[in-house]
Amino acid sequence: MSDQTDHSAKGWRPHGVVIGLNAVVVSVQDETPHVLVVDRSRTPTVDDADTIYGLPFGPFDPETHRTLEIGLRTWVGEQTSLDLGYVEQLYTFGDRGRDAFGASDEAHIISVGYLALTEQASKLHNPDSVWHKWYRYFPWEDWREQSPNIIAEAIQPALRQWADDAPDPGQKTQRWERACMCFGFDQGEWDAEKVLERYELLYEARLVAEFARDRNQPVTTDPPLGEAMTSDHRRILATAMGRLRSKLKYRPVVFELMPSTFTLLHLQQTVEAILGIRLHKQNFRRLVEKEGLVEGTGKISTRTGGRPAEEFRFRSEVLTERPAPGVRVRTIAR
Amino acid sequence: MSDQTDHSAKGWRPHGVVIGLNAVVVSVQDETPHVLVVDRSRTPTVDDADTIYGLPFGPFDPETHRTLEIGLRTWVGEQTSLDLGYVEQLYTFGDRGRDAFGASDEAHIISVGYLALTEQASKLHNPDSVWHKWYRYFPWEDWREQSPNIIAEAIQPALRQWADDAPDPGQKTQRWERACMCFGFDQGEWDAEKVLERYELLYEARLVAEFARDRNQPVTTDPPLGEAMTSDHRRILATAMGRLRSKLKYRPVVFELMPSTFTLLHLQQTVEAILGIRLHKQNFRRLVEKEGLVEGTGKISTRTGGRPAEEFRFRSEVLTERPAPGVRVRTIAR
DNA sequence: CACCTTTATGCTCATTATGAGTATATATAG
DNA sequence: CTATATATACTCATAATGAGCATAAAGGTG
Repeated sequence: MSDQTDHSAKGWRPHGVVIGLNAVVVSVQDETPHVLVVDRSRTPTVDDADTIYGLPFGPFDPETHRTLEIGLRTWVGEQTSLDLGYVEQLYTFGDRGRDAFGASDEAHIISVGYLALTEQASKLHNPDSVWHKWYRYFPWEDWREQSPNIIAEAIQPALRQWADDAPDPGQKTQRWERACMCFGFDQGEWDAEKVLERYELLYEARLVAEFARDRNQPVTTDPPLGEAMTSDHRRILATAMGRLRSKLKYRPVVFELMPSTFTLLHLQQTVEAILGIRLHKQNFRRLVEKEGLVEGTGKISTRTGGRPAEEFRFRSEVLTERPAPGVRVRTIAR
Repeated sequence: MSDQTDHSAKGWRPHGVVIGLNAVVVSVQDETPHVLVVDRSRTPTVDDADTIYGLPFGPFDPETHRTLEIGLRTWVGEQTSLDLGYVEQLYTFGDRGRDAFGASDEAHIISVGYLALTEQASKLHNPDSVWHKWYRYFPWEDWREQSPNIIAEAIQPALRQWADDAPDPGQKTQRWERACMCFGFDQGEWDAEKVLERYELLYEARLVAEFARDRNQPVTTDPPLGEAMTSDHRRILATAMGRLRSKLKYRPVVFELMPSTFTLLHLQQTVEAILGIRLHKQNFRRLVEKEGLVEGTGKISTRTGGRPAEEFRFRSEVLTERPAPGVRVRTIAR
């Protein structure tokens, strides 16, 4: 098809804007959330240190696809052979690589980010795309075992420093309060959903590699806080993580990540993997049963460990019933 | 600096896509939510029946504005002299006017919708833009007095008919269940947040004028269900209403719509206006006080009516405190 | 086999949160 | 003064939540 359609007749000059579609494709394997990434190294590298990954990314062609979401599903399907089940639009990023491009007059890119959930790790067609644990990019987000070391060892002191470096006293306080709100310092609470707020704080405090890269400056922290991604993809991933963590609680989206039958422990571990926190087992069971989210199949799972558990399935009827609930996991237990 | 982005090298051609920015600007006056609309009649009309309104809409020029949001704030400011406080991105619509334009090969428009909240009705510069009550477009969404007549009189029978018209029995059931979930028929509950679901249902059931207009067919209902808007603007407004109703409950956004001091009744009426339902007064007070959302100023309001009320102000500190709460208004009272 | 480990499941209990009122205070209109 | 509003303070029954205890049912081990 012709790609040079002339639209100038309309009066508006298209400023060479290109619509890109970004997908954050999530699956949970081995109690760990994974995200689909693509090797974006400029040259094939042997050394892993030079490898940099980004999210799958494709153009939106309005000639071919009627809607943005159809376009997304199509090219993700083509490139990875994945059949995306649940797809949700996240955010449209217009300021991508603002300074990253310097004064370049390349085509401006508006990228529409999507969150997609898929069960298990199907085999991937494209050898370029691989599953990575998402905590590789956000090591401070996993509180399942304990408060992540990187927080006490690197993040807290660095943010303390950043606050102290503020020009005036009022700003010092403000900065520190913001750090406390994000990371729960000073007996504050950890709020699992604030993934984006935390990333943006670290970015502003110049603690992530992307900041330095975007303006050609040296990185502040060594070792860097989590692995960088191309462009603003880590920010998009943060948006996706936050959205998913939040959505879990009021919509039954976990089940998009589960096989058709599962034990309650399996379900709980999936939720915990995403939220990055541990939950109280008995109360979790009480909750999902009371909400009518699952029903037993009668079959008993054959597993290792202790007493065999019953297998459950998702009661998809809840979707048509009242205000569809989610796994409203309140505060944690231990 | 080498950009990490590989897009330009990929040989993508911009397909002449134009980015439009849509703003749903909301304010609450006289216990009624209002939205800023613009007269989009093709020709100046004397007859009000021919007038059709749409949301304020402007192009995004990446040359001038660094981010989408800055672009939005700028042209809204220019056109209406309004200073938008709170601004939140809603959704990016890519399938705008799919069939509306027929097989025209006009430039494709991607529109990014924004929700903006502003206090009171400032005077508007542009005479084209006016404030309309938002229930003018969604008369079935206002349950403050009672279940809206239009539901029992027009919507329920029409949806019943639509369900019965389904080709096979399974679909009949499905359609009716969907109608019940949306509108709470058959002793289901009314969920104020499902504004978009309801609009889309009415659209699919061919009950709103936009459906007919989009495919050049006669409208099914007479009188029409609520007033139509240009393009897909009523859908964007529905998205905004749903988002605002939902956000109210977990973020203190109401205060963006309030003057600096207010009585608790005023606050409650604002919340009720947006949610379209009534709340229990004593419990509302208990809630906002317990959450620490407001603090008394000591001043007493001089008003008509009964006993004078204390004036309160928003405790903006809560924003920096723990997981910022909202007006978690649960079910209604009466 | 007795016994320990491990996970599953059932049940209790104290606290809070929520929904719905009752009761009292303090204005204004007649 | 009385009726009528609205404001504000409390009460109370129920439901939801956070934390545990207790028991069941598997496998492994000396």
